[in-house]
Amino acid sequence: MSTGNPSEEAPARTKRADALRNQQTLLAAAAAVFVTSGVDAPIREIAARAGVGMGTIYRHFPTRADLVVAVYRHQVEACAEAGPSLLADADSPLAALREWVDLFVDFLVTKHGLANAMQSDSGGFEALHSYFLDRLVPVCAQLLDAAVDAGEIRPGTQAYELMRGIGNLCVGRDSDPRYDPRRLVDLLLRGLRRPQAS
Amino acid sequence: MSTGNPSEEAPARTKRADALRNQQTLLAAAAAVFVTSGVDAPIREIAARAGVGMGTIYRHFPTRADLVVAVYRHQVEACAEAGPSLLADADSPLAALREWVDLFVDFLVTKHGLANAMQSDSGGFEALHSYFLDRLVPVCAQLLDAAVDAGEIRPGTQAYELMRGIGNLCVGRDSDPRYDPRRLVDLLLRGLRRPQAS
DNA sequence: TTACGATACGGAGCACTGTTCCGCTTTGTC
DNA sequence: GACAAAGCGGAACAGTGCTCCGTATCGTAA
Repeated sequence: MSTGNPSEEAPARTKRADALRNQQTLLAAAAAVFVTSGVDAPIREIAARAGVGMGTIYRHFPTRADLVVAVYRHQVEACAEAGPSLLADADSPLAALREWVDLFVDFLVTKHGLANAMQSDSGGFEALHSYFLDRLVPVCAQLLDAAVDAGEIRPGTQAYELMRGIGNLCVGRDSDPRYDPRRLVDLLLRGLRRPQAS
Repeated sequence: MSTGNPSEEAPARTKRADALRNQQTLLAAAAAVFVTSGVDAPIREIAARAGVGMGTIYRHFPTRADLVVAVYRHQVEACAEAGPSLLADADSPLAALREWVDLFVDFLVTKHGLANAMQSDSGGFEALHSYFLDRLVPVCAQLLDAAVDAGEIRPGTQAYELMRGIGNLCVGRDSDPRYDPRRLVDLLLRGLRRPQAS
């Protein structure tokens, strides 16, 4: 599953016009439904919204993860691309890392249940996990390495682990005023810093 | 729901012998099933294991959370009680906090999907969230306050938020060798420490 | 323009799960 | 032993994921 690129402007020659149209309709419908019902909204709901049958969804997006990835691809891409620019523009690598992490957290917390889905170990979301992490971990690693090289943080932390940790901190009941993922992510990043030499 | 105490040695006078027996059988069956299939194992599976009908489960434990709470009550209790003793015995409040958090993390990671369930915002697990947190947050707060008073960590962190953060870090695919919740929890606690004065 | 094969569509149907509800059984008591 | 209350079991209903195949639509070649 999902080695192919089921969405976007594919170089696919052999595709019928109505199929292409449906794919777009589906993407739009899914995006709308995700906002109101979360990323684990019933497939039927998305199908109804798009005015197509369920078979059509499964044909275009074999797993739920494929659909979610297609919907958020642009945003993930943007986040990934922001990494190097932040590194170039920010005052220090650590500052860049912080800003980049902010971007990532913003992305996650504004999507109902996305973080949950990404870390969940069931429900056909495994591919989601893979895609997001494959794309973003290298970017994070670059920022991390730069900060280590600059002596701002201790070495030894793996980008994969950090990303998962941040993702995990974004999981949970939405909008509980007592819980703000950002504060905890900030704590995590503080924990990364090397002890101030006295 | 669940203000009552459906499990354990209740002072209930008016209970039939078979009902009591079933309650124990159910608890044992649930504990066994949770180990192999996680805390969101199908109700039918637990019922079958215990050799009772589904109605019996729902009568004794109206929500899934009630059952989970009943199964783990002792362990949560033990964890809660360990707080004050650690504070009394450890070298410093921060050390006590660390050891206590270790206890809590151990508890969570050894239960398939417990952390997930606890933070999930659906599936009838809300009560679970409440029970665990109601019981443990005060303990955590005590340790936190002591560490603040001792000048070991910065003030301003809420126990509730910290507990949720720790819980969240324990969520996810079990036994991915690249992800160890303990390392991230450690990072979180480091982030708590006040900057070393230079 | 028409005819025809390939492509895509729709949704009925199956499997699985949570949850309720009520006729039947067991228990405790008189 | 008889009877009411307490408890039990599991059929039945509802919501969901996912598959499968008869039918409709598209693109093309005649």
